[in-house]
Amino acid sequence: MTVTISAPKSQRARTATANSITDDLSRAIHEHRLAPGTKLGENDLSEIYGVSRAIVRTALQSLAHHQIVEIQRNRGAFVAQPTSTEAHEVFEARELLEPRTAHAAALKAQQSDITLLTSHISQEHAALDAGDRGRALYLSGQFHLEIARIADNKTITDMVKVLVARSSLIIALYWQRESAICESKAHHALIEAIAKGDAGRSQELMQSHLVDLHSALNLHKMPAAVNNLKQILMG
Amino acid sequence: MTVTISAPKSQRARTATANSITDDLSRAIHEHRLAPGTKLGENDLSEIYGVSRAIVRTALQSLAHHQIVEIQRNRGAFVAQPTSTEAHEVFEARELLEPRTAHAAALKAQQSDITLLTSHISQEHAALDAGDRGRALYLSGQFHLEIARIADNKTITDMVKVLVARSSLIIALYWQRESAICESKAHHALIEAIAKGDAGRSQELMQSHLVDLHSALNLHKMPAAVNNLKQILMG
DNA sequence: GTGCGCAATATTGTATACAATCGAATAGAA
DNA sequence: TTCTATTCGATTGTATACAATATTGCGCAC
Repeated sequence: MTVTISAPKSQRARTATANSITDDLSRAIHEHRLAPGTKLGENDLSEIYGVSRAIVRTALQSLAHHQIVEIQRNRGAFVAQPTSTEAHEVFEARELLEPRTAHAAALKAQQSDITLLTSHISQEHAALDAGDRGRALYLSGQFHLEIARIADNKTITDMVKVLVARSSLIIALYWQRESAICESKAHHALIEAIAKGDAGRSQELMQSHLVDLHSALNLHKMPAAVNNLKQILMG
Repeated sequence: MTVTISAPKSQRARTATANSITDDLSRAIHEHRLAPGTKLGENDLSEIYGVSRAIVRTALQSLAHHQIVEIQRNRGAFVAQPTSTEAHEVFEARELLEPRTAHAAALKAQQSDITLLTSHISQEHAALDAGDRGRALYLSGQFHLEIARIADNKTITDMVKVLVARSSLIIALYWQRESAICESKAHHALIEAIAKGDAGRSQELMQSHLVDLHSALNLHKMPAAVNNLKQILMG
């Protein structure tokens, strides 16, 4: 569901729908191609995607509800810039949801799920080797999301999706650690525990992993530079 | 913030904004004046509130993101009808979030917070005595929300808000217990624990309260009758 | 009488035009 | 020079017109 390559391409060639624009922008923000604070002008976007402003507006509203875009009345839409307190809040919330979710996932995981998780990680490594840091980060977030999916609670999965998306912005603003390798190690350990069906250990690993991420944030914020849209999105 | 009476009235008399319509519909759904499955036609709503369909559409989208309205493409918007599995999911999520949140609230609560919670309950009782069951239910949900506010984590508060809203629909569909009195008793006990700053007990009470609510649901669903809008909303 | 198909109606999806608001640049005065 | 006021440009907010789609009702055949 998240690995199709050709589908979005043809989608973009034909007519963009509100959902496809939402997904496209969401992906761009996830992968740090759109920095926090970047203005998302309605005219620019409607030109880029070849649709009317009405469509763009619904897409922007959707992103605003997902909290990765902030809409200021009469001013427009901007890629969100979570404050440091919001950053803390997001990780506190994740620490409430995801450990128990990993617990459930360990109990429900099928062999196919394990395969999927493993392939996910290898994709992540491939992206890192290719120097595509943004994509590696995106995949790393999707790994957490995939665990929520395995736990088979759509309500919680939706909440995790929002939290992971915001985490991507938070990492863009406050991350201070260089290597993402250590993180991938934690993911490996998680897969093992889930594959064994060891629910307790899965929960603990997820908990400590999140605490680790949380503590790797630097609270001293620096506003990011604003970039131009067309260059980034059209390429 | 939630108890003003005059403000919404004048708001409605002047020009309705997307937010005011969202709030108004949200309230109506909370109070069970709009039953699950009710169609929310764009033309009807734009007539009722005296604005263009564009405004109505953004309001409906907002409600859809809050999961209390379902938008079906080319078919329109309907008050959501959570399935029984969704009902379980919602309460599972609440059981992950709210007990720890009550814990935090007990540690952070000021005297003014306790006063607010208490007045909240008395309002709830007043509504019950007045026979306004819908409003009592709404206030009961707001009580949970207020605790999340006291815990002072906006991210979690937002999530609880969505869950409480969906719970209102779930109760409309699956509730089988007659009296809401027993519930109010649980709320009283919670206030006491929070007032004492007893975090552990607050957490336990919230947990058992949620389990109690969860277990009071009847899983055998019956689709609700669809009612007319204008009569309900305009009066 | 029942089932199917087609046409008419109503509703939603999309695009465009106009109004309102904000921000920047400019001009003027202290 | 610097601060302020004002005007102009650009962008968003709102309403309306048109297109696409779904639903309803009727008529016809079986």
